[in-house]
Parts: sequence; C-alpha cells; structure tokens
Amino acid sequence: MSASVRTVAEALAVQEQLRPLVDLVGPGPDAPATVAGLDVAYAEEGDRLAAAVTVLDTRTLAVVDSAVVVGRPAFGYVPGLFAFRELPALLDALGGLRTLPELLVCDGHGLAHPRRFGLACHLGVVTGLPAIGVGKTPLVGDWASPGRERGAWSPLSDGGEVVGRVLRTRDGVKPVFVSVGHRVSLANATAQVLALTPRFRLPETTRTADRLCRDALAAGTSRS
DNA sequence: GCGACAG
DNA sequence: ATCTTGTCGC
Repeated sequence: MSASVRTVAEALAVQEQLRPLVDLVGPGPDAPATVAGLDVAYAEEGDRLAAAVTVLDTRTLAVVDSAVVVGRPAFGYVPGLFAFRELPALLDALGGLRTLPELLVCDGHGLAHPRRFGLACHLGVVTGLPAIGVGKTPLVGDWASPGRERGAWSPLSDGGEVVGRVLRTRDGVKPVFVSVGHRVSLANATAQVLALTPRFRLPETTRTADRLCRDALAAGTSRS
C-alpha cells in the first residue's frame, strides 16, 4: 500500500522524484475520440470533498461516461503542492470509469508550476495518460495580454522558459492558462482546449465535471 | 523583509 | 475552493 504524503517535505520529495518522468515529447492524440475532465468541489466546512471525472465524446461533446467519489482532502491547500490535496480522490474517481479516456483535462496547471510539476503533470505521470492543465488564474509566469478574439494566445514565461500559453477561448472574455501535463505538446494542448470551448470560457470537460461533483457533494453520495 | 500564491 | 452582493451584456 502506498503511504499517503503528510508533510511538505514529503510532498516536495515526491515531486522531485516524479518530475523526471514527465513526457515532454508528446505530441499527444491528434483527434482523440474521448476526452476526460476532472474537477473537485469542497463542502463549506472544508472537511469533505467530491471528485468527479466525466468522459466526453469529442465529436458531440456529450458525456459518455462518468464517475464521482466523496472523500476528504488528502493535504492542506499549499500553492505548489495542490496536487497532493486532490490527487487521491481524483484517482479514485478515475478508477470508477468504464472507459479509458485518451486525454485528461485537469482543472489547474501542468508545467506552469514553480517546479514544473503541477497537478496535470502529476496526474499524467501517475496514470500514464496524456494530460493537460487548464487554469483559470495564474500560479507562475509573465505574459502579455492576448488579442481579444477567440484563439488568440500569448506565451506564458517563467524563469526564461515558456511554460504554457494564455489562451483566449471566447471573444473578449478573460483568458485561461493552458500548460502541458504529460505526453502532449503545447500546440496540441491549445488545439484541444479550443475544440472543447465552442460556447463557454472553460472547457466542456471542466464544466461537466464541475457540475457532477457539486451535485454529488450536495447529495452526499457516491455513484458512477 | 514584503508580497504572491493553481484549487 | 466557497459565500455574497452587485453590475453588465446577450
């Protein structure tokens, strides 16, 4: 059985150990048939959470499979160590799927992380699946505002390297922060996010997973 | 030393 | 993350 990470020192050690395993070559699925979205919702008290994963048919963007589990945060909220909080529950949820998705779209960052190992990298390495991160707010890096049109983007740079892209998914709407997680190129990650945002700022994967875990938290149950 | 800091 | 109120745009 794998011992859970309990201290900051342990978490940092795990990141250092797993970071070299990230596949930066990609390029990832060209036209994936299925894409999964993952998200977590917290109870007001903060002692309970629900983790959900939804699998969408990329052609119709319909949910074809899903799983949700209720549990406890596995770690305190520490920027840079965020994955240790949600990963156990997310892995539980992934285990409840009947379909193996071709790409994971994570709610958070991948390489756009202080040590280049955000949630999307961690989830990708642990599952072996291609993964990307889509964050709503920045964690690290500097960038210029992208053009106002959907599809416009600008490089997200940190420490002299490009760690992601600031991508406008809808005309005139606040951009999102896209970064590579595992086995996907940055260009492909950008294309996948645009394919998942025909109508709203956030990917349909994130939206469906968000709704599922919120509902599960309200119901206080776990099902798939 | 002081702020910033994914969800 | 979550809560709440308010405002703008379609």
